Amino acid sequence: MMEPVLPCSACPLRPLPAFKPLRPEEVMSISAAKVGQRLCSAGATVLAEGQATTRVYVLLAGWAFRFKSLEDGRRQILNFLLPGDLLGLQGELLARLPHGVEALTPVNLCAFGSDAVPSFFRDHPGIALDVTWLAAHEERLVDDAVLTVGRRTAMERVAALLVHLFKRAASVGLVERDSIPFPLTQLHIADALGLSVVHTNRVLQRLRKGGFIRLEDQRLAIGDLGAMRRVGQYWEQPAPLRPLL
Amino acid sequence: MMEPVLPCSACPLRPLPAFKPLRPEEVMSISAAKVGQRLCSAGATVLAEGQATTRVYVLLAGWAFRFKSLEDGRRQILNFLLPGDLLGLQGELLARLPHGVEALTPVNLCAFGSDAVPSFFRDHPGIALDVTWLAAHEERLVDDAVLTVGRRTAMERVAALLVHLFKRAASVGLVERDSIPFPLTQLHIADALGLSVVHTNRVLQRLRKGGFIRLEDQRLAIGDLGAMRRVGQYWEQPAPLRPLL
DNA sequence: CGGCGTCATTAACCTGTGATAACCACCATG
DNA sequence: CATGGTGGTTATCACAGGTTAATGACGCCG
Repeated sequence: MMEPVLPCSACPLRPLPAFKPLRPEEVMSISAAKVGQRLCSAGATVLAEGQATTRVYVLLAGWAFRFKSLEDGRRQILNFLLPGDLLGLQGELLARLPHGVEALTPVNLCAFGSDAVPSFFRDHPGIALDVTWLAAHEERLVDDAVLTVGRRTAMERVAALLVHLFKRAASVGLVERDSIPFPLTQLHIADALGLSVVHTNRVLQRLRKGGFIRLEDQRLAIGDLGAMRRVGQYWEQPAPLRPLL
Repeated sequence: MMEPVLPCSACPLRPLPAFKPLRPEEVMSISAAKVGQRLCSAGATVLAEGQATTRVYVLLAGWAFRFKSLEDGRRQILNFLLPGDLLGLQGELLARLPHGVEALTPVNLCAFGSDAVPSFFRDHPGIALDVTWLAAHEERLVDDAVLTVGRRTAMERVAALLVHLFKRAASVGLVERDSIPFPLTQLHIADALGLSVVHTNRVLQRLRKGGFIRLEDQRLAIGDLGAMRRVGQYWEQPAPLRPLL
C-alpha cells in the first residue's frame, strides 16, 4: 500500500539531534529519489527471507527486526530496526536478500526507487558515503550481537539488550516519563539472544525483582542505567551524529 | 613495515575466477590509491580494538580474523578474513574501530592512502559501489555468525564453520589434494563459535571418528560435503562474483 | 457470551556444555 | 638435554539453561 509522499524536507525525523544535518540540495536529491511510503501492520512481513528483488527503505515510524531462520524453524533475530534505519540494502547489492524483515508495530516506510542507490553513487557521493556509513554502522550492531550471544551469560545478554534498546529509542526521541515503548514479546527477546522463552522469563523476573527494570504494559523503564550496564557488561561507544536517508 | 608496491594490475588475486573483472581504468585508479604493502607475522595485531585512526587494507595473502572482547577477557571472533577481503572500513567511517584484527598466519596487506575511500566516492562511483558491496557482504557473514552462535547446537556450529571456511578457501584457490590449509587452533574455533575449547575438542573428535573430516597437520579435508552440510544445517547461497579492491 | 489464540508465568526435570585438571606431544631455546 | 610454552586430548563433575507442561490473563471474533 502506498501513501501520499511526504517531502523529505518535512521529514519529522530530520530535526532530531541524533541526525547529521544535510545540505538542502542533498535533501532535495533524496526527496527526488523517494517514490512513496509503505505501511505495514504489526507482525507483517516487510521483506521476505531470500526474496529476489528488493527495494531500499528507510523506517520512518515504528519498530521492526531483521532475522534469519533454520529449516526446522529455529529463528534468530539479527537486530532491531528503529526510525531512521535503512533496510533492504543487502537485497539491492547482493542478488537475494539473505534475511527477512518483520514489523513489530505498525510501521511506516519511506520507499526509494529501484535506481536510487546507483544514482546516489553516480551523482551524489556524499549521500553514497552516508549509505555506506549506515551499512558499516549496522554491521557494528551485528558484531555486538555476535559478542552478546557468543560470550555473555543469559543475565548479561538480557541486560545488555535492554540498555541497548533504551539508548537507541531515546536517541530518536521515544522517552516519555523515563520509559520507552517496548513492543517486543519475550519470544522476541529470546530469539534475539539465543535463549529459550522460559529462561528469558526467569531472567526478566530477576531483573524486575532486583529493581533494575520496570517492564509492564508494553513500556520499559530502567532504574539505574549504570547498574544495568554493569550487569550486562555493556559499554557501547556513544554513536556520533548519524546520517538520515 | 612497508614493502615495495606491487601494481594492482599484477595482483595475483585478480585473475581468480571468484573475482569480478574490472575495467582497466578502474584497476589503475585503485593502483594509484595504493600506498604500499604491510607484512604482519602470525599472531600479530593488525588493527587494535578501539583504535582511533585506521587505514583501509585489502588482504593479499594469509588468514586473519576480526574479534571483540569483554573487559574480563572473554573473546568472540566475529569472522575470518581471507585473501581478497577488505579490512578497516569501519575504522574509516565510524570514528573508532569497534573491533580488533589479528593475523592467523603471516599476512600480506595492501594498504590504501587515508584519502582513498573518499576519493573513490568522489571520482569513481563504480569502485565506491564495490566498497559498499564488500561491506554488505561482510555483514552477511556476520549475520550468519549470529544465527550459528544463537541457534545451532555445538555440533552444528562446528560443521557449519568448517564447511564455510572450506568453501571460502576453495574460492580463492587454496585447495590442494582435497584439503585446504587450516591455520586455526581449537581455541580460535571455540572463540568463533561461542564454545569452550574442551567442548570444541569433543565435537571435533566426533566429526573425525564419524569420518566427516580429516583435520591434521594444519590442513582440513571434508569427506562428504553434503553430509557435513546436513550435520551443520548449513545451506549458504553461493557467492556471486565478488569485487576485489 | 463462549471459544480460541497469544503471551506471561511457574514448576519439575533433564542435558548439553562449561570448568577444572591432568597428561602428552611437540618444538623452540638456552 | 633440561626447560618451558603452546596446543591437543581425555576424564570427571557441576550447573546454566533447555524442555515440557500446566495455568491464568487478556483480547478478538463469530
